[in-house]
Amino acid sequence: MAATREDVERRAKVSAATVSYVINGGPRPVAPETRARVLEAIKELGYQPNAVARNLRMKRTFTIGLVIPDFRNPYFAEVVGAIEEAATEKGYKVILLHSRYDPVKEAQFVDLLRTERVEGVIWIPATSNLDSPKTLSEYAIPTVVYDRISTQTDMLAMVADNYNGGYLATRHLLELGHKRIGYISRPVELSHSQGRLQGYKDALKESGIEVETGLIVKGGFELEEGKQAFYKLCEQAEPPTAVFTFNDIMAIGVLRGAWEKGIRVPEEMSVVGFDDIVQAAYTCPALTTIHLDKGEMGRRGVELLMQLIKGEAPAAELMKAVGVHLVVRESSGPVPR
Amino acid sequence: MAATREDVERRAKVSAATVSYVINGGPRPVAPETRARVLEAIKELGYQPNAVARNLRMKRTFTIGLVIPDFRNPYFAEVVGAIEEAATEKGYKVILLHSRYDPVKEAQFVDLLRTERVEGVIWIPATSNLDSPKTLSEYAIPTVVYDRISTQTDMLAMVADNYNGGYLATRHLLELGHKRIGYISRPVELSHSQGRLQGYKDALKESGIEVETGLIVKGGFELEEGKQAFYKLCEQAEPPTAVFTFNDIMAIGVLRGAWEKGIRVPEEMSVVGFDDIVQAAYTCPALTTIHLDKGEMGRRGVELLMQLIKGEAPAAELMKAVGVHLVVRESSGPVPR
DNA sequence: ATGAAAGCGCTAACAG
DNA sequence: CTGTTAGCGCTTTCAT
Repeated sequence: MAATREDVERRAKVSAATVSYVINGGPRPVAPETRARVLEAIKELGYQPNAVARNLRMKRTFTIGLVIPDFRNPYFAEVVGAIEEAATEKGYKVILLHSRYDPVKEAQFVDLLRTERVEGVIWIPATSNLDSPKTLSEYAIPTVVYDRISTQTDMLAMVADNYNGGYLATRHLLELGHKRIGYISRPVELSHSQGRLQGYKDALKESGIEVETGLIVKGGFELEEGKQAFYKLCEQAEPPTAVFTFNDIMAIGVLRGAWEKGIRVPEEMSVVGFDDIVQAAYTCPALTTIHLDKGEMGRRGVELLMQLIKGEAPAAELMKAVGVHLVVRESSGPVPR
Repeated sequence: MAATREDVERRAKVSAATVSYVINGGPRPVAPETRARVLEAIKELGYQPNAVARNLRMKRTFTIGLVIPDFRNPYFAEVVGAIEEAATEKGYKVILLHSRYDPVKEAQFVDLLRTERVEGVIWIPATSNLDSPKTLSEYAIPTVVYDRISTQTDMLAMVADNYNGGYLATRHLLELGHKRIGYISRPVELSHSQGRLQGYKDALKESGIEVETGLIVKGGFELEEGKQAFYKLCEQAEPPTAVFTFNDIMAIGVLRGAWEKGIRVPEEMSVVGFDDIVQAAYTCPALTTIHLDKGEMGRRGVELLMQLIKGEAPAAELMKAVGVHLVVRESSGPVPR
């Protein structure tokens, strides 16, 4: 077994308290000479304090939980990275749990997180059902719901400025001179996609353009569904000259659909989409994309959680919707097959 | 504070041992009627055992560490997902650490993982420098190095069958009738890219085609570098008719370069690449791609680690190179810009 | 400036 | 079948 504090104690011929004071730099002072002896012993023994014992004694774990539907989605992967980084900076570890969009697993996480005595949790729900994070917070574990909240809830939540993203995307298309702009929506609306839709609608209204329900169609999560949604838009008496999609897979679907119809993008049609899932911006220069600033989201989420853990009232500006960028790509020619 | 075992004890009017036996289903039997009383008390109190105390007592943590260069890379994100899933199934939690390719951070992780008393670690090194994982394993923490090992090392390592991937890719191109096949390599070779290169060479030799050093050029990690590498290949007296790249970013770079030169892919030229970084297969149907089976890799890695933790000799077949697939995409027309 | 000792919440050996 | 008790390795109060 690894060396314990007692080994250090004996080797340096000091008491338990002294070792502790040296390691933790307090709360009481230690004579320089004694400190040197202790440090020496620690080094010789290759001693590392046992965090489990320390956690038990201090009744703290310095750990937060992070619940996420699926790492494989680059959107979430980026979020994980940002949160992990921010948490580490503040001296917290992260226990990672992924639900794979399974509410049953989510329910199990509640017990797990309680048992582990995590100090707080950032939870990206699998669906709009917030029962599990809610249960957790009822057990007095500070919990922040991230981004995909259902519209009505009394839970504390971080939200990206999806509304502004939708607005920016639509403004961009309007400025290019488009009057008929189609929107491909999420199959089942969550708050974030509703925000995007609302931004779209408001930008249109602001320009004095009426929102036509015929120009808003439901998409899905597969390329093919994006293509079909685009075809549906084309069935309009007067088809759109531009399309805005709630994510990048749909946008690529539109690109494919346009190609098959012989419509050239971006010369004859403009496409803008949120670049959430497959980093389409990287491979499809024809696309203009909207990016959420996951780094900022993550940092703010952790900041917010820390405040809750400390029992402080959450600062209002932390909860404000944040971080959205429109990236207009230079058209660099079609990617050949 | 949360209820403790003592609260349960009092409420159910039983001893500490009995509560423990009920919770853990042993090691001694409990009378059904007593058990019911305990369960009742647990429920009423909303009691969840404290894992910290349990871990201290049992001198176990049921936790493994996972060190990874960067989640944002979908390759790693998939690996994380697979490992997390496999570990959870076996009752382990995962502490996630990402180095962001920083060896200094990696060195810090050694202390952290020791302090946390993780039972084992799966480590994907940032560079070919294995000092940190090695140090860790010298401290008697079972450590498995994942995929990107330097060629000579005495550390236990999981490896994907990169060699076979390189071989498959090249065979595929040979079977399409190509004789002059270029290879764009990693800027600095690691074992996995060396394996890919060797597979390429052997496939050529097997077909009686000489390996030309002029057809092997160094790439980078950016599209532009892929394009430049392709241009370099084209400077050959007799340019290649097909290109194999060590990752998908390079492959896309080649597609761009070909497009700018007016070469149509795949009609006039074939491109095959490992689909590691940006899921190019999703957006570039012109590409034929090689996929590592990260799910299998992850599962085997965890399996191997569990054996080490139990002190068993690692089963040979767990360490065998695994999981590589060639995916030949149906050409579905160029993706419009 | 340092030592002694209590106790965090749990498991499991020991003793009925 | 159940109760009592000794720690696991640490932090920190109370002494000195």
